[in-house]
Amino acid sequence: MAYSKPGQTRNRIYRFMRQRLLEGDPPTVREVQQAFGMRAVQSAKSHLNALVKEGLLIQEPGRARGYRLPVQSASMRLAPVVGNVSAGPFNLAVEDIEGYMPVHSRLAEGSIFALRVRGESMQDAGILPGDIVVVRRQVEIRSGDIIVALIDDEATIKEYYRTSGDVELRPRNSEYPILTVHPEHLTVVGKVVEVRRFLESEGLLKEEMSA
Amino acid sequence: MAYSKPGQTRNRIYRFMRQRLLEGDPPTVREVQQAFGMRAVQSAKSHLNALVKEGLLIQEPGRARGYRLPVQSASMRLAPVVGNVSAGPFNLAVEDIEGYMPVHSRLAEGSIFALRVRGESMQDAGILPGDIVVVRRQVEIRSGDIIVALIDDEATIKEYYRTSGDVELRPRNSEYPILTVHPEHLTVVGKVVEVRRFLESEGLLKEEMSA
DNA sequence: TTGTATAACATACAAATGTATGTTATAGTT
DNA sequence: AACTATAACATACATTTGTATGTTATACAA
Repeated sequence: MAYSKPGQTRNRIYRFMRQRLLEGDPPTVREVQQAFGMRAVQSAKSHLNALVKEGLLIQEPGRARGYRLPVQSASMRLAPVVGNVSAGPFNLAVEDIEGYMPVHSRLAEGSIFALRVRGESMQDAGILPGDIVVVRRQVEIRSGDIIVALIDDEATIKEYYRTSGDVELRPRNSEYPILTVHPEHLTVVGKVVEVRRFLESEGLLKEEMSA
Repeated sequence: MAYSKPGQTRNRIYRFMRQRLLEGDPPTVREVQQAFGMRAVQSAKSHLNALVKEGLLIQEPGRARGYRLPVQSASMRLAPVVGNVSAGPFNLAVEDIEGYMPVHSRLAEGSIFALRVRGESMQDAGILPGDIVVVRRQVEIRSGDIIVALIDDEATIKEYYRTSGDVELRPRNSEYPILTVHPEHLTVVGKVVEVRRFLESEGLLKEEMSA
């Protein structure tokens, strides 16, 4: 391979790696070598070593195809979309998964999932039936947050308000009543961090789960 | 490992594979083996062979971590997010790009971008100020579609209705008037195919453009 | 009970892959 | 021209990983 200006090939290799890793197809060292027409494995390997040293890549040594993007660079992640939250707070029924949806990875730090909205109780907050809310679990809840709670084994979306001793779950629709519950009787699944609505392509999220 | 009912372990392995592959971290046969506590590599291998035979997985033989999901529907793409559509229909000002947002690739076929919503004219359709709408351009518009149109060099979101000879742009807010325009004087930028709202993490879309 | 398909095991080997060492060539600088 | 850091090469080897063969155990149905 022709000798390039210092840093130039390295930059191209970085973009190559980024592309492949975002596609979910981590390359081997030799695949990098061939992609750039190098005649020695070590040519690719040293560039990869350097990229790891610069912090642009993460490596699990010894592992085949062991290069990864550092968390910030991995701009997106796939969150499972579920129709309902049936079980307890720590074991979301994996069987209910309708599909997967890309979300920002920074938003997806920690456990995250997406839930299809039922009912019109939050319509004044612009959350309509059929919408999909992205929910982050194990997060601190404050008054005014829109949360997903488990009431009678059914997932409900409401605005959370802490009063003295009790918790108020307020709908955003004057047709619906405000619920007052004791904190011990309330299972907060997580906080709504994003709302999405698809206006066409009905079955977009339906990846066949079959089997 | 204890003997399970036929198909049961296979199903669990499929979900395991799916999870790992969507995370962009394809496992080795031995990783599957260990994840299920099997004492022989071949136990995992035969299940994987079967899954390939059933068409639930795709394999590139001989390749390390060579299993893939057959439908590439899970693939995603990054759409540019702009604050406003300033120029004509064919040259969206690239300079206005605030960041990038992951969208489904099937949804992103053709030219696509995302626009930050201003004004409350569509609030009854659950589209609020600050929301982000994903817009597909060069697409057929039908009555009832929510579109982005250019009026006085300003992007506006309205419901599109074709009447005899004219076009009505209807807001979804009784405080706003219905606009009636001649088709020749109307620049339809595209059709809104998705609505998103971020409830926290303000500067979420700012991904470094670099390299 | 018997038979059969499937599940799981044990072992071995070939191929893919990661990694180390030493050498040569080029770019950039002085 | 000389020097230095980097790029690229050649080769070798250890480890990981894929794959094949044969055997034993269990689930399920007739």
